[in-house]
Amino acid sequence: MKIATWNINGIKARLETLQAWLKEAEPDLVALQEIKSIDENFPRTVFEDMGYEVHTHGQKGFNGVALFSKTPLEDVQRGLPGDDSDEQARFISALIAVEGKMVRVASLYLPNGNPVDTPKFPYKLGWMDRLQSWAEAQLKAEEDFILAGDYNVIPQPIDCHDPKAWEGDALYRPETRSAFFRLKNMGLTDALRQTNQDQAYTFWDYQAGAWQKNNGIRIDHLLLSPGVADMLRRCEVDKHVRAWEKPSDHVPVWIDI
DNA sequence: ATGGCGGCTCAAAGCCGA
Repeated sequence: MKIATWNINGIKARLETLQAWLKEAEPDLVALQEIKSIDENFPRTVFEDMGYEVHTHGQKGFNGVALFSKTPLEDVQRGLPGDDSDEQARFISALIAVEGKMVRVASLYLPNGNPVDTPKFPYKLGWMDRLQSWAEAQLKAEEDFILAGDYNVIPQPIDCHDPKAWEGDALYRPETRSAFFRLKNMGLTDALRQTNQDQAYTFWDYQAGAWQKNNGIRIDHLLLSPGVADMLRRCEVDKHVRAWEKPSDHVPVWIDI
């Protein structure tokens, strides 16, 4: 089973690109981020016609996440628990059968957190605390899971072109990275890093020729619970998609389990 | 990378992302 994550940076702007990639990659399940659409306006029939179940958790203008699946999803849950006042659409999860075993798959869009001297940075760290609690509850309940999405976290120096340039940035701050490793060190597997020790970026800024200079960062991740990690065969980054017409600034990352 | 691009919005200039 092929499960992918992709920050598409707007469903309206990426309608053709997303269809082209789905035809080429043929994933069984896709976790999307930054759909930038309310649920009512999401072009669901385009993807239903391609054989996908479509579940969205959107909001106007910004953020928004979705799950597409070729096999039926159960118990779709919207929003990350732990703060009823949080109105940003950044988390959706559902159960999917993988070789007869039920696994909860989540599409997450972790807050950017910049600038760090504004409420945005504590909001990011608070969100990461809530994600930690979510994962702890999952492990306690012995429900296997896949946390797929745009984490806005550069885990290690190898995950960016110039670590010095990222010092102080919310994506690379010590608090951010330690929160990421606190999550991972509960026993989760970083699918890409587990299967590939080389540098592999998932995002290149639109500005300053970042793509041409290969000035990228790895911020899109799939974290796997132990039962899913046991099934991991491959993890790849579809880097070539960044060179397409009208690309997102992120590229798809996928696992084969 | 103190933001040069791109996408969004009560539709023009301003906000947001990373």
